[in-house]
Amino acid sequence: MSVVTRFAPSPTGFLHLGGARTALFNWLYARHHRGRYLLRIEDTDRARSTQAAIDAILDGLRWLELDADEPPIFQSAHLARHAEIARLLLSEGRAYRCYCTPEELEARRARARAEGRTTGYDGRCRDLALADAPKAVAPVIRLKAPRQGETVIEDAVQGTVRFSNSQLDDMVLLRSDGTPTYMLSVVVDDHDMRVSHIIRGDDHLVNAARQTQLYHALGWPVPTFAHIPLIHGADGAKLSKRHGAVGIEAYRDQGFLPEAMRNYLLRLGWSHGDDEIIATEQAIAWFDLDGINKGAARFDLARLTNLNAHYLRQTDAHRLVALIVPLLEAEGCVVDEAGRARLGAGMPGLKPRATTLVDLAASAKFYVAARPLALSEQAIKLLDAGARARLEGLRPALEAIEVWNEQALEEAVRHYAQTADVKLGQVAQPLRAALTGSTASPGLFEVMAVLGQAETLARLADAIAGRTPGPDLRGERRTFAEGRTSDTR
RNA sequence: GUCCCCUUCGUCUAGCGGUCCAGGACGUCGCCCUCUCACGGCGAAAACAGGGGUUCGAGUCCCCUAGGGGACGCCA
Repeated sequence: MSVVTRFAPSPTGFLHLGGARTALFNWLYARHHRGRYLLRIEDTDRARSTQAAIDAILDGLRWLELDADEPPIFQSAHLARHAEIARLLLSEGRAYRCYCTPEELEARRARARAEGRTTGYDGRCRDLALADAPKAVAPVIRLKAPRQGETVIEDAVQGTVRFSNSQLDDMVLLRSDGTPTYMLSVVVDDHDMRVSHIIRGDDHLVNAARQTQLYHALGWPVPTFAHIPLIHGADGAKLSKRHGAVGIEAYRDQGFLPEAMRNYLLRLGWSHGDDEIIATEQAIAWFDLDGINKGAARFDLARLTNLNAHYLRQTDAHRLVALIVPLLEAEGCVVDEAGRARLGAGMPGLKPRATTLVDLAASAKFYVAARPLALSEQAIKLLDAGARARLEGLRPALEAIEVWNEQALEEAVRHYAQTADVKLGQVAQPLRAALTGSTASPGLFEVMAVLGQAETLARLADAIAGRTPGPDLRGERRTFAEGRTSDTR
C-alpha cells in the first residue's frame, strides 16, 4: 500500500507552530516512504474561513519549504459528494433524521451539565417514525452509531485507545441546511484522496473514534491514525488558543531560517537517539512514527535561537547577504554592489556573532552605513581625548600601509601600541569605536581589511575630528536595534 | 462533571528489566582562548511526581493517588 499523507488546516487563522509541525511530520513521513503528501484546505465553515488565512497558511508552508505533491484541495469543492454519502447512509438505515433544534439541544446540554450527566445527544430521534416528525423543522442527519460495545483505535503514537460507545453520541453528518459537517467531510475526503496515514494533533483523538464509526458504517478501510502531542507555550498551555496569533511568519520576520525552524520542530516531540542537529535530508531518512513522543512539549525560544545560530553559521555568505540586504534597506541604508561585496567579505566575522537574520543585519549595518558613523553611547565614551590622540598617532602608520591586508594591519597596530607603550586594547577599542560605531564587532583587522584603506582612514578622521551625525540619528539607530526584535507584524 | 492522554535535569530528550550512584542538547554558572563581542574548548550545578505491587532485580511492567493537558457544537 502506498503512503499518502495530508495536512488539513482550516483557514480560520494563521499557521501556528503546532500546525507547522503537523505539516512537517506528514511531509517527512511521505518523503521517507516515497509516498505522496497532500494539502487540503478545510474551508467548509464558510463563515469563518478567510482568504487572508488561506494565504497565510500557504505562505507559511512555502517559507518552510514543505511543498505538497499536488495543488491544494479545497474541501468546499466536494460538498455535494459529502451530502450524497450522508443520504446514502440514510437510505441504508445507518443514519437518521433528527428534528431537535439547536436551541433544544443547547438547553438539554446545559441541564445535563448542571446535573452532572454526560452532555452528548440522547438519541431521541433515532427511532422516530416518519409520521411523528415535526413538519416545521428542517432536520439534520445523524449517524446511527453503535450503542453497545466499544470503538477501538490503533494509534501509531498513542497505542490502543478504547472508547466505550456509550460515550460517543450520534454525531451530526449533514446540517439542516444540507451542508456536511467536518466529521463527514474529513472521512469522505480522506477516503477519496486515498489517505493512508492521518498524522495530526492529539486534540483529534476523540474525533478519531467517531470517524472510525463512520468508516465502519460506510464499510471503508480505516486509515492509520497517528495523533501527535500538542505543542504548549512556555507556560504549559495549548499554543494555538492562548498565545494569540503567533503565526509562523512571525518567526520568519524575527529572522529565523526555515531549516532551523524545521530542525527545531522536528526535535519537539520526536527524537532519534541523542541526535540534535538534523538536516532535512537526514530527517527524511530517519523519520518514523515510533520516534514520536506521547507527552506534550513546551516551546522554547532559546533552543530555536541556538539552532538558528547554528544554521546561520552554516549558510554561505552570498545567501546571507541576499537575506539581510532588504532589512538594511528598510533601515535606510543604500546598499550598492560595493556594499554587497563588503557585506559578503565581512560575513565570516559577522556570522558567528549572530543568532538571527535581524541581528545579523544590525551588526552588519556599519559596513554599509554612510559617514559620519552614528556612535553608540559607549563608543562615544571610549573616544575621549586620550583615545583620539592615540588614533591620531596611529594614523600615519595606517596611511603608510601599501598592501592593505589583515596581516599588515595587525603588525602596524601592534607596533604602534608597543612604541606608544600602551596595551593593544587601548588602541584597538577606540579604533573599533571609530570604525564600527560600537564597542563590539568582528575582529578589528578583519573589519579594516573589509572596509578598505580609504574608508578606514576616512572614518578614523571623522572620529579624531569628533564628527558624528546629530543625536536624532543616534536615536534612530537605537530604535533599529530594539524595534526589530520585538517586531511581530 | 464525563471521557481520553500525559508525567526523566529549568526546557527538549536518551533510556524499550540488569551495562543508570541515569546519558546528550539548549539554557545557567566557572575556567581557557582573546583587540571587543561572539564562536570554540574544558568543567560544574541540575531530573526518574508520590505510594503500593510484580520480579532475584524497575526510570523501564501493573495498580492507585496527585499534578498537567486534551475532547465533550447543526466549529474545524
